[in-house]
Amino acid sequence: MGQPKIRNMEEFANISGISRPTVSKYFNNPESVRTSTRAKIEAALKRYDYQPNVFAMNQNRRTTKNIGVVVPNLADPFFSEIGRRVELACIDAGYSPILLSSHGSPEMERDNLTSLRALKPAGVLLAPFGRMSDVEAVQTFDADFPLVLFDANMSSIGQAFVGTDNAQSVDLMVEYLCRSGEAPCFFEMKSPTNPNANKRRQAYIESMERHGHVPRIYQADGEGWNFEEIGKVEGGRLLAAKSFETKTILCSNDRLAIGMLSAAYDLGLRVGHGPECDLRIAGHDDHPFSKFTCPPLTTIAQDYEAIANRAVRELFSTLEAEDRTKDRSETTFDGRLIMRESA
Amino acid sequence: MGQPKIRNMEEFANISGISRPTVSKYFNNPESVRTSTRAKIEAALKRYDYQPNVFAMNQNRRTTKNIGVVVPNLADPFFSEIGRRVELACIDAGYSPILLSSHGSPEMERDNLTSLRALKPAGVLLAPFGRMSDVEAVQTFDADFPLVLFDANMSSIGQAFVGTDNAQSVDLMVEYLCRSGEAPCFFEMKSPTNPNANKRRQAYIESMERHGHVPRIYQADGEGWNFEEIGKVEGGRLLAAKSFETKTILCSNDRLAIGMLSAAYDLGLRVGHGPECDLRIAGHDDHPFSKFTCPPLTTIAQDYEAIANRAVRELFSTLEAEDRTKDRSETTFDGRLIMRESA
DNA sequence: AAATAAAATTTACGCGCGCTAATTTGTAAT
DNA sequence: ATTACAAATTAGCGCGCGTAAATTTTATTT
Repeated sequence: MGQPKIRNMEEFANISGISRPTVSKYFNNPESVRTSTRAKIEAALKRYDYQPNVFAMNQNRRTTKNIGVVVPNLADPFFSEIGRRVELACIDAGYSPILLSSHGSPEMERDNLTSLRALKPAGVLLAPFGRMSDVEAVQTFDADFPLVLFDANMSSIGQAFVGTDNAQSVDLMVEYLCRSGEAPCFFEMKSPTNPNANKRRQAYIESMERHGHVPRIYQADGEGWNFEEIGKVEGGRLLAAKSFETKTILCSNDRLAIGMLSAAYDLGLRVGHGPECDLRIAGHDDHPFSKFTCPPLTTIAQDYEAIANRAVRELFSTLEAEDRTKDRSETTFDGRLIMRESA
Repeated sequence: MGQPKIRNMEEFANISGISRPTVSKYFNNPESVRTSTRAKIEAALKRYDYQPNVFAMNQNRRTTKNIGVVVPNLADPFFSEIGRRVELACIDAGYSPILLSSHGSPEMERDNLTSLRALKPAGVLLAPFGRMSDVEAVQTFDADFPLVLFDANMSSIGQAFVGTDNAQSVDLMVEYLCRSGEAPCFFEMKSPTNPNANKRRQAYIESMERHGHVPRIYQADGEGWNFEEIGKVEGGRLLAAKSFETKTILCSNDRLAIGMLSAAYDLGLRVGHGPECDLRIAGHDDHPFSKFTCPPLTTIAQDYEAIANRAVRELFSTLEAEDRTKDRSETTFDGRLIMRESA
């Protein structure tokens, strides 16, 4: 690290003995210059700590290396986990991811997309609210930038969708529960903020009918993202009133299940799959904390890693495709059954 | 939204009937132009959707409106929660926050600071790793940009520090536990990644001695950020071996406590403050899920909102201060005792 | 060795806006 | 109406780099 501060690319080009345009080429792709000149530049980089000004870089560039990543709510461990993996996958690919949380609000999702426009992103990975999203805004954005959806689908929007096959995963859980005991009833929110909830309800109904059982659905009142609270309050109310017609409850997601486990504990109900237990509770998502609930939660694991990597790959493949005529693709990964003690 | 796309500020200035420099002034501070011209500009904004190019804006500006926010790990709900609040506070103040997670790695913290340099941030809010941080890098950054630390302190670094008074909060918990039963022993990680852990241990020792008790400390092996896992495995091992000399255990943070609760459940130990219980377990931080553990976790609530707001205010006050001679300030907020069932 | 291709250099322009200084216009007070 | 002052305008440079075309150098092949 030399003393004389390098102020711009021109100065750096001078002290490294290379012309500025070539240095510019180097920074955009080190492979694109001769190895000998590359060595000179990198030798100079060791002695002087210079890095190009991003604002000046991105100003004239047709396409930046920025990748926008928008998730509905980073306070939800599911999204912070999958957001993290997407972020790392982008960095590995040499891009600059910008992770934005919509803080549970579709309006902020719209604002986030607007902010991203200013950054001229090369592409955007969006986990949308779905029907709650400002559909028109997302469509407009889709028209202007390469867009890949993950987690939640929106019909005909984006170059690709990557998520979990709810039909498969819910069927897997229903089948397990039926084989290991009583057929489950289904617990969910009345007005879910996420389109996967609807798919899971539908999958539950179909799976139950296929197995020759009558589907039973219980819906909790409550707005917002405090799923655990809603699960605890509403689930607790139903449990206390003995409203559930079965002793096996499949929750639409782990966060609801965590709340319900807490309610069951308060009521002195023993949750588990043993003969001495009063109740079986299962979830969906393999939430990071589901391993540490009491009892540990039987659930479906979504393949975070696969979803994140595939979403990123789908985006990059559309970036590389010259022709924008690439067909829209939908990829879903299977969920895995995680058998723990709760069901 | 007009059809003819506005390409730059000059075009927009023409169609709005105002000169470009004045339009520029408007975008930098709408209050700084006459109300009549402001009305003209805003009328034009309604008809044509123009927004200035951020890259061109920030290029020549002495100081941008960017605020960097760096937290050690967004996958930890504590940081995602406090990060969220900091983010919103910045937006309210008219700034553009950029929330970066170091994903548990001090190296990435350093990289994040390096990346932020390129964004010429007006200031940065950093929740550092502490001693694990690249201290030299943080110091250098501090010399170049207004910096405020939160959550974890580093001596003489940053314009201000804002956090929780661990001495007060731990003493509060120790006193509660002593008054309501047996004096607690202390459970923590052997090599904590966060400097608050050390302060809490010290506070525990002092508090116990002040109350006339012998401090007993148990340290769990294990690296990384899987605190629940470590709490479960190591805590479970100690519980099974009956190594704890008391039946009241104060955990260094909620995530360890959550793991230990899970271990206690597995071992069939009844956790709680009733006479029929085998064990009392308490935590620290009021982790978002501590309300839903079984039993719900007695803990210390940090004042997220106050810490976030104060940190942002401290930063903005140094931004406004012309003279950089402002003294370094340290602000700590008291923790609140949250009495739930676990202790 | 000459011929050919590939890479680097030179030259030159442009991106969109910040910022300044000098000038003119508009507004409010005397 | 005159004065005083704030605000807007005009004009123009500069930021740091991307990019293109034309030219020269270097490496590879015949």
